[in-house]
Amino acid sequence: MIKTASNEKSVAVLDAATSVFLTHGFSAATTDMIQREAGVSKKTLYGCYPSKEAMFVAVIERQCASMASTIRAIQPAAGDIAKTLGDIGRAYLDIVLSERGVALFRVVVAEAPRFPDAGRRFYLTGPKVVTAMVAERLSEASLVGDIDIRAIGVEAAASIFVSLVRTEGQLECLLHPDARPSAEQIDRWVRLAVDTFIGRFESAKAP
Amino acid sequence: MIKTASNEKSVAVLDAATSVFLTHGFSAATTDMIQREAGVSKKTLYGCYPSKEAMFVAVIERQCASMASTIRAIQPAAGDIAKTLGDIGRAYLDIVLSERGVALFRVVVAEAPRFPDAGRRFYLTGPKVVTAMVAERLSEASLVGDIDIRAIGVEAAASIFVSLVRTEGQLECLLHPDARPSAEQIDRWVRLAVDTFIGRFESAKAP
DNA sequence: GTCTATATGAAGATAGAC
DNA sequence: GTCTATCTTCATATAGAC
Repeated sequence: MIKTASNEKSVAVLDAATSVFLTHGFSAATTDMIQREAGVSKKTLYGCYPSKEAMFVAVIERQCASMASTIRAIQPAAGDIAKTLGDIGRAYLDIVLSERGVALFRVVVAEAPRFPDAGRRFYLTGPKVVTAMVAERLSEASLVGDIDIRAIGVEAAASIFVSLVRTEGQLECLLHPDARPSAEQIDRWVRLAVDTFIGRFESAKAP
Repeated sequence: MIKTASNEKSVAVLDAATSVFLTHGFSAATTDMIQREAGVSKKTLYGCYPSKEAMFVAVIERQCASMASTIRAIQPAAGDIAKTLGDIGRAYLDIVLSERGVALFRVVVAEAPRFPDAGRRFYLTGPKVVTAMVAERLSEASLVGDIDIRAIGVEAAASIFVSLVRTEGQLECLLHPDARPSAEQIDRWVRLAVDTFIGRFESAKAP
């Protein structure tokens, strides 16, 4: 009853396309590489997707969706806001700095002029999702009085925290593709971000 | 006495290569585009550079050098540390978010796996230079007692400020290639970064 | 699944212009 | 003679036919 025939094949094609595009980028990738890696014929390949462009779009969409659901699955342990931010930050940075995460960012950024939808999609399903998540926790902490972010608002504060967590590590991974950061290094980045953020916005409460 | 003949031609070639590579990236760019845009023959083109790769490297090197000297030319007005940071941040963000700056970052990040030297060079001549510049000012301000960064050190503090200034705007420009930020938007980002940084590290001085 | 038509790129060679 | 324009070669790409 299935029309597009053999679902397994189309999964193999999408997996292969993902691997090839994330490794070589759009222009340097060839449909032959994808075909060979998927172990299918050209007919099958072009039966799944009408063009190289369509394959690329499908790859980006799936990666973004996967990233979004991974982010949404983050379950910060209960505790004070510093601990919560640390949990979220650590989980997010692990995703961003993973080989997959770095490669995806590279390709999306490189091809954003040609595939603007890919850029938008990435923004909405990545940074935006985690920022919303942080904003929610900041909102709670603000109500309880643990932090005071009235000066700039919840959204801006969340954005600042996410930026603090991501930036330095991501920049180094993007520009030094040979060196991968250690777990300790990632921890240091997260702690520095949390300390900076909390140091700025903690409430001045007299005991 | 000049061996490579006609300096003007080689400048035209490098200019053309810059325009083509920054617009299309490495793989999608063709030597024919460069040749046509420079108005020279293939022989001239390959007389200047032995290969497409060499042209790319030359383009990146020159852009990085240009960026570095632009950054080094920043002259922050005298005043308190908040004003100084605002001046540096504003000038740096103007460079980073310029069409050239965004395009260069895009290409360097995309090609860093294939041209790791380009990534290293960019890091050293861009973020590193401005961070050193900020560190110097922070050091002075710290000695005078305007700020207290003893908890994390000058380098880390400078890195945090530079990250705060750059991140959000750069992310949006990279992922939304159609929308260019207004001068007011850039000002808002800079002010937010300065306020956050100062709010965190200002000295608690009793009057 | 193999095989091929068409097209385009990189690089070099040949021959013409000043 | 130095520089330029055009043509050729070789490789590889997409797309589709068998």
